[in-house]
Amino acid sequence: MTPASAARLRRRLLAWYDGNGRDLPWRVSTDATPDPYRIWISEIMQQQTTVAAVTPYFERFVGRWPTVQALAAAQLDDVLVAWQGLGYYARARNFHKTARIVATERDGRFPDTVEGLRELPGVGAYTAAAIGAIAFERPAVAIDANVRLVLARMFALYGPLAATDSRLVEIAERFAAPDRPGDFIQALMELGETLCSRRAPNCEACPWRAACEARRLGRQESYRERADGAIFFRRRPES
DNA sequence: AAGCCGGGGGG
DNA sequence: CCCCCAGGCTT
Repeated sequence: MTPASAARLRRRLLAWYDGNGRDLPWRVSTDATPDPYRIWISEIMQQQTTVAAVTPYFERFVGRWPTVQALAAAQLDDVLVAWQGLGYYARARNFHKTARIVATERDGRFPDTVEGLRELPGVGAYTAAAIGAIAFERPAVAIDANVRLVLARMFALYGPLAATDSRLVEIAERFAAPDRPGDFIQALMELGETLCSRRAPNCEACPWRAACEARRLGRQESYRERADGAIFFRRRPES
């Protein structure tokens, strides 16, 4: 993929997102400045958790603790109770720990680089890239299960997951650009969630269909990741 | 590299 | 009813 074609795909995806992006509570219009605190909360909550499940918790948390200082001042037990039902309670502990670190050691400011964010408890490679891009416009591409699937299809990546992962990072880096990185990663995830689904992708509505290798190969119907780590596409069933 | 952690929604 | 998810941490 040449830089020019990567740029073209970027623009096409962003245009699609501008017209089709959902109005989620933690999203802001392009002319407003995102609040890193709200972005951080939304990304931690969305780890392995669906948007539908997260939304009411997000509203409740930012209503009760509007700032990172307020959250840092809360008792851990109160945070754990408020977290009840979201699962993965280690997230809640790291969440509270990070609030205290940011409030007391960083004067309430989140790190504004991907590397800095990565140091926070509960913030791994994905979340650091996502917050960096969305809250601070860092040209990072966060790779989650959704993005992994979209890119695996786009470039027809086969073989062991460990091998394809390095390929994914390489491909993702070619898409990294200073032009709206936060919108770009959200658009990529939204594409995976709404169109490029595992079982029944809606290729007709996809802004990337013309360049999609899996579609060209007729293997867009489904995608599986085997227990042994191999990724393969299953051919469209003959009807 | 593998196991573990929760819960809900979609197929 | 099974599968899988806007992952990260520990071993």
